[in-house]
Amino acid sequence: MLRYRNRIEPVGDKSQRLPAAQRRAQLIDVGRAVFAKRGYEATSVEEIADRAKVSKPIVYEHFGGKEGLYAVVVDREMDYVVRRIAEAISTGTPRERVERAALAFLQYVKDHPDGFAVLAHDAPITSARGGMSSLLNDVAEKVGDVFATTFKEAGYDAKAAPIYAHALIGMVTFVGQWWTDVRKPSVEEVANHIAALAWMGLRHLPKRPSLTTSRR
Amino acid sequence: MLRYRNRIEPVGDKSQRLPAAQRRAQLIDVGRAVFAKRGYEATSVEEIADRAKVSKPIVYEHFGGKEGLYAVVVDREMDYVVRRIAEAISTGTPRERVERAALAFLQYVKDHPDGFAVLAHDAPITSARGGMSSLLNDVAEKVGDVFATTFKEAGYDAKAAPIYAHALIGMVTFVGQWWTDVRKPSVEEVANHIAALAWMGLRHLPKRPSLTTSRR
DNA sequence: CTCCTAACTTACGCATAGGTAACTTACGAT
DNA sequence: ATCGTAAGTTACCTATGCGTAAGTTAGGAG
Repeated sequence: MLRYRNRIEPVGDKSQRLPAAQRRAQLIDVGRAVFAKRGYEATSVEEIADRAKVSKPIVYEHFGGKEGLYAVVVDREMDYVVRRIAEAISTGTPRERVERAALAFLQYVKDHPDGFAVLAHDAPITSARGGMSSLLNDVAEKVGDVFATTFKEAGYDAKAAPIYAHALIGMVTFVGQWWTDVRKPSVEEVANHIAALAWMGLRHLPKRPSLTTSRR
Repeated sequence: MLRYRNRIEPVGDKSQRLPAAQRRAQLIDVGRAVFAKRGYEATSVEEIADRAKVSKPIVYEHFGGKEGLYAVVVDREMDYVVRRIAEAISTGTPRERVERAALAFLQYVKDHPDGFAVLAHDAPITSARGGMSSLLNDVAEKVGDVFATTFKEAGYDAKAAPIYAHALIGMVTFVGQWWTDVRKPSVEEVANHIAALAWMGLRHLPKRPSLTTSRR
């Protein structure tokens, strides 16, 4: 009954029929790119399939649907960025931690623009509790926990910790978004300014900020 | 041919048939609420019409379509928030300006949660240039201009002005988003912390920050 | 009371997009 | 060589949602 078109395949696109694991990996890559470009709602499974040179049902076979793929993409990206930041703030003086965190995040923005875009975009409204939810909120929450203990030890009001956590994440996120547009100056330089602002404040802003940490 | 349903209108919803101006105003209100709740893409004209107890074509008559209504909503909101912030930073010492700006913005978040949500959500990808665009970006740009001149006068690198502008807007935006979820502590208190962070930095963070400005 | 018009309505057209059923084909193991 | 299965395909169903054509009605001016 069903006759496939004569596949004369002009030239060029070489191999189809990847093993499951590879196809899965490829679809995650493609999915991240498309979600990054269009946002969740405006992304169509068709476009993802097309870009992967594959038909729609393949996507459903591997991920159950749009949400499933999105969930996997987000999960991986979150894991990656959280690990990277956690590593950055694991050692050093407080100031060094601030500097390293800013640099780590901006470097992430630079190296994984698509992943960052996915995280920065609105999450689908569906699942979550009450309000609107950005994915970065979860990151901020984790930072907030770290802050809370630090605050307690230093005799500060632990209730205020989330404020500062969200403030810093918002700062670096928004700057990251802007930076992806202009791509100048270098992330190192931007990180210097961000860290200076966060650490010294506008009041004691140095004219030409630089990191105390040696640039790795 | 077309027979309307017997309109027995159980009870309660009183008047339909508003004059054009009022209907328009109502649709803007309803539209803002729905856009706030769902984001641009996920908003349907139907829902707006339903909530306004009106049929779809009315929306098209007044605004030409979804984009038209969205544009009007955004325009009004941008105008409002920019005016409010501009007012806040128009007088006083630099520090006072920072404090007043933070308070003004957070008060805006509190008083106009729907409007803020619309601005904080992703804008439709369509129109703008290259990258992804948040509406707040425009606000940040204006702030950047102000900073640039201030920086020049003070002998700082004007090229860095946009960094600080975006950092501060991002800070306050993200905190605002978080605050709409938890609604505690008071905006005044949150503004104190934000202003303290922006002005003093983490380094000289006071234990119990308060504004230099008298609370109006 | 009549009639005109602004304010509405129903009922579609049509495109997009998520998801699925049924079928086909490459390829490696026996 | 053949045959089983993983990998992939076409072709559909259904829902939703933007936008529009054509018809209806309230209510005030003359």
